[in-house]
Amino acid sequence: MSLDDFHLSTFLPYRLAVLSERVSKRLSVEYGRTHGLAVAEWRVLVHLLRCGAVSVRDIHNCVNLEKPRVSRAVTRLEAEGLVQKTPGAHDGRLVAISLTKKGHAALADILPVATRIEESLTHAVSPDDLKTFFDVMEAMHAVLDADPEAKPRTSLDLAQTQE
Amino acid sequence: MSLDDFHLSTFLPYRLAVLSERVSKRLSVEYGRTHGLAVAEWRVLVHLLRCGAVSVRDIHNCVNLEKPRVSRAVTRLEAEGLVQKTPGAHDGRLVAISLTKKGHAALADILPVATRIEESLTHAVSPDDLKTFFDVMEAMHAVLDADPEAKPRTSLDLAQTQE
DNA sequence: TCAATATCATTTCATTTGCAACGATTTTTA
DNA sequence: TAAAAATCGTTGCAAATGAAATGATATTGA
Repeated sequence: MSLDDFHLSTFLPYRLAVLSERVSKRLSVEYGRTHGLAVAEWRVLVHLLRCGAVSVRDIHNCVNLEKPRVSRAVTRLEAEGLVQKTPGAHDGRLVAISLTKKGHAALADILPVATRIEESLTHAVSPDDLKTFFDVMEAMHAVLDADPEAKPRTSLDLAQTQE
Repeated sequence: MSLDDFHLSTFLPYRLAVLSERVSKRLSVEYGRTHGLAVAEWRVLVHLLRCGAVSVRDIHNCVNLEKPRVSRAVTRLEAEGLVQKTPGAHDGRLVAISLTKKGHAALADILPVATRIEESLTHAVSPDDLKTFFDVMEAMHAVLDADPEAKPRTSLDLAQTQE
């Protein structure tokens, strides 16, 4: 292929990055405006909703955030009163992080909005095409899973594929 | 929908972010190792290959990078000798940025590797499914185009859709 | 039992990032 | 033509980020 035939705007990694960033930013407008949440905080809250009281390490392993980023997100969320930290019962190193009532209420506020935005995107195409879309994403993940240079998937993202 | 039915791992914005980041990181391994390039520098180089001598503003408008980030990427690339800055001929405010021989050579090195990685991903699915995949991405962009809260697309990414 | 190793959450530090402000130049308008 | 407004690239600054180090606690193995 000649060098000059290369188009950035048709390059898969670039296209993925552009769409992903655009979607994320659109979403941030909502939960930033309503509750002052950043992406990391949003992910932590949602994970807690499903998994109850968990450690920083567990969140890190599940939602694709580096450990320090999780730790800082939890600190901010605790300061806002949306989560609480309890010293580990059996293991003094662990911290059990869980939603407070206020955190639960915040999620009840934001989740419908987030879901509505997601649906505005998914409803723009047919169910068949949407399924193909996710299948393709999964196929690309599978390629990376087999690539020793690629970062491994989190346990939770892997579990997702086995439904 | 009950709150507890919400799965982060099936949430479209999250899935996009995870795949995009994974692909970008895989790519960074290559052009980081071979030429010490970051994503912004990579995008600038590739844009210059297509568009010759252009301004910072033009790059900013084309490759989805904030203006200061472009400016800093260009500074680094110039220090490495991969691009050159020429004072604008007709407009003293403008700077004409273009590839040097060394920059061209670096691209000749990296582009085949980047293309190979891209193909390892796209070849994992049928051409039909891949077309559907990109059609769905475009449909989602179209939704955001109609959303006043969303950030507009760059001119180049828009032009891409009209082929 | 107790020293060596491993694990957990946090913090430190250097770097990156984006917003806003800036000086310099050009264009517009009165 | 002269002043006002707009545009260009860069820089200041505060916040975010990731890698590595740290202190604290658990676990392992001699």
